[in-house]
Amino acid sequence: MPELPEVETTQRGIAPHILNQLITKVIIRDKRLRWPIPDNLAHVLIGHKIESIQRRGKYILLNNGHGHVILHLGMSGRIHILPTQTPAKKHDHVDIVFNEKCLRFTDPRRFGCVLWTTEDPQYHPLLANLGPEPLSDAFDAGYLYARSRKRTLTIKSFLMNSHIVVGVGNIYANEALFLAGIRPQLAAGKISRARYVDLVFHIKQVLTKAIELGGTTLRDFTASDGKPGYFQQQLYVYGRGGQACIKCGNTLKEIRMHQRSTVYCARCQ
DNA sequence: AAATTCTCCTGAAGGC
DNA sequence: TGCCTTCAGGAGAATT
Repeated sequence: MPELPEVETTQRGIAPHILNQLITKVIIRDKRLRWPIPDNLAHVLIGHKIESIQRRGKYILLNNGHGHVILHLGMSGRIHILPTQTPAKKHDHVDIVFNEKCLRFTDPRRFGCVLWTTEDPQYHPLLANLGPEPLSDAFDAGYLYARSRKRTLTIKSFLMNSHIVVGVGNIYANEALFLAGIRPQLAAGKISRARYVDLVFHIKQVLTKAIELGGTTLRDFTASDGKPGYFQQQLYVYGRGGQACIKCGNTLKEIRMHQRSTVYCARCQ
């Protein structure tokens, strides 16, 4: 389940393989993703080079000089860089083929997307209303404090709302709230500015560490068998319900909040 | 406007 | 061995 650090690692991993490479072919095996893959994708890509690659939230943007491919990995999406002619397996939905290599998009659950836009991608409907990047200066305690006033929803839902801040998925919301000592079910609007200072610090720290770890454990994106870009991070609470709290030894509670697994320490948070 | 619920999908894991 | 159920969840759409 790719979160922002995995997407960042994926972007960094594939960039050297595809930048300035000429697109010679596009193969769409199954267009049924979150939204259908546009029929004209091959037509708009072939014959152009990938000039730049960026990340915005959990979206990866490929610019070929005429427009942008908007990629999202959804729940189970993966990108591999493979030699051309590599036989496709089940769930290998799209190939963007270059002279010697091929970018392959694989997604068993098909929650991801592969779209195309000729407008400035920041104005695309999917990106236009996204919140700030969590690692940018725009994301600070004052911002969260202001946006949260009078909001009664839980702090966890608030953090996971991509219109508030991008890239904080379920795993890192759990982790950051634990590190900041804040109960997930607290109303966002009732949290003090001082506690938001703490929370922002931990969100940035946990994401930064994960990205660093992703960099050091980066697998070979050209391998078809590995798990490129994905890595195990030390998780304090996520997936540890019923086990001992690392800070105090108390048994971690696991509950469902908005259909999402939520783990916390009732003593520390 | 805000908050909640529904929905897409398939592989993994657990129960019997 | 195999069939069944449940769970995992990003985020837009629908609904209250």
